[in-house]
Amino acid sequence: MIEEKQIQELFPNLEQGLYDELMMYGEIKEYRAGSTMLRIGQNIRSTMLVLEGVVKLYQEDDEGNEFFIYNIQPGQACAVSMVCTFQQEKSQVMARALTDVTVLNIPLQYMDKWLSQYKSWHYFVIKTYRSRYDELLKTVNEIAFKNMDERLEFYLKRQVKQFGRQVKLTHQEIASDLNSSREVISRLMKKMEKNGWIIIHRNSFEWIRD
Amino acid sequence: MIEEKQIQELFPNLEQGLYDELMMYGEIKEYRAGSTMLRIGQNIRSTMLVLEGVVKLYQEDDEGNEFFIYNIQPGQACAVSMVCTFQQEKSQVMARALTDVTVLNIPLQYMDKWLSQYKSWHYFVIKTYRSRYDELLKTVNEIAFKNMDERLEFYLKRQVKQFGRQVKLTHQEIASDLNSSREVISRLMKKMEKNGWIIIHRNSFEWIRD
DNA sequence: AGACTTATGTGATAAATGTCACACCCTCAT
DNA sequence: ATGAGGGTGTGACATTTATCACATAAGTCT
Repeated sequence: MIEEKQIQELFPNLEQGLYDELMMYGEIKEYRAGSTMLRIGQNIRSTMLVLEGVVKLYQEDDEGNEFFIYNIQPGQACAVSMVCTFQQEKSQVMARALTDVTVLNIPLQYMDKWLSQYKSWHYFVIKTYRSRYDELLKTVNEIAFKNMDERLEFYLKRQVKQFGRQVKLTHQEIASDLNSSREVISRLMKKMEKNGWIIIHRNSFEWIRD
Repeated sequence: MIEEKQIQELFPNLEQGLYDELMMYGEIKEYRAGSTMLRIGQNIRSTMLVLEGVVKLYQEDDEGNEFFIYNIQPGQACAVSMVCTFQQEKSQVMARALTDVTVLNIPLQYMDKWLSQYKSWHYFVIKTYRSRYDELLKTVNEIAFKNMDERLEFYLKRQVKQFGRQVKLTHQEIASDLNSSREVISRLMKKMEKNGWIIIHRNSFEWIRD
């Protein structure tokens, strides 16, 4: 069961009345690990606040490659799903539960109501957009200017930051996230291992430098 | 001289009181074509609404390549410059005036005040973030999945949409915007010309297909 | 016109990345 | 234990893009 206290901890600095409304009108929804939470072209009818688990946001091409954009952690919201009421928009991205995930679903009508009623909600929405926009800019910077070895390093570090030294990912999954091929990633990671940055295990790797 | 009427036309659907305040507290600022309007790392102290001219937003790498993100047109605002008061943030991008540009500068304090006071301002800010975020997603899609020929086509079409069939850009500028090299762009454009899509002039090209 | 500057065209070659083929693991189920 | 199925390692080769070198063309200045 989700307690109001948990929500306060995950989403600090909101007004008391807003916490009450979140509890009252937010709908708890659970997703199993691996399930798709948002599809390209899908209409967006509610805002998701992540309470538990990790959500992966990605773009997909024709061949089913899942280009990684960023992960959404507990205490964060999905910017894509934050839309003004009147213009229900369609998603350009996919979202999938990496682990079992619990979200608090906010029906669009409250989204709108709270915007005019709670200043803190307001800031929360804008802050969410801003930080997601910044993440996206970083990604653009990587793919626009850097070679695969640097992009891989950036990507692995990002995973380590979120999941800890031991990260459970196959070379194939990493390749897909970077829209590269398994062989290329295998070779580059082998080199990183030789340089003493990581240890490669089956289905996972371990970051051992700095 | 900028009239209230012009602002109403450029930024429709705002409240009357807000237009008055925009006129009262917004500061008109002019930039010469080619001048830099926003630098990486620069502190953001105000919000820019573009009244006249075109602003180019780009990222820059070590070698001075200016990777094109998108243009900001009259009637649009710079999402990057829209921040909540408390957390003055630093820019990750560069902005330059492509033509002579006139902007309306909103000091951060009003940004904040209007957010709680005018619902329409509120929507405007969120809509700005949303549409810029979507633009950025499109760019990511291009560079993540597509080869240079497709990216070039997408880029050229985007320019044509904004400036009309006749676009004034050198191959070198295009190459820089796509973080490619002049020779590559020259070859690809030559091919497009052979296919009857464009006509290449010195310092410009003309879109002639569809 | 002639000299200069800048833009464009094109071949040859290099570097980065992707693809194919296949070997050699692990791990798990029967 | 053994065979099947994935995950990983690695050479050979293909493709894409970048770089170098240099030719040509178009506009500018005097």
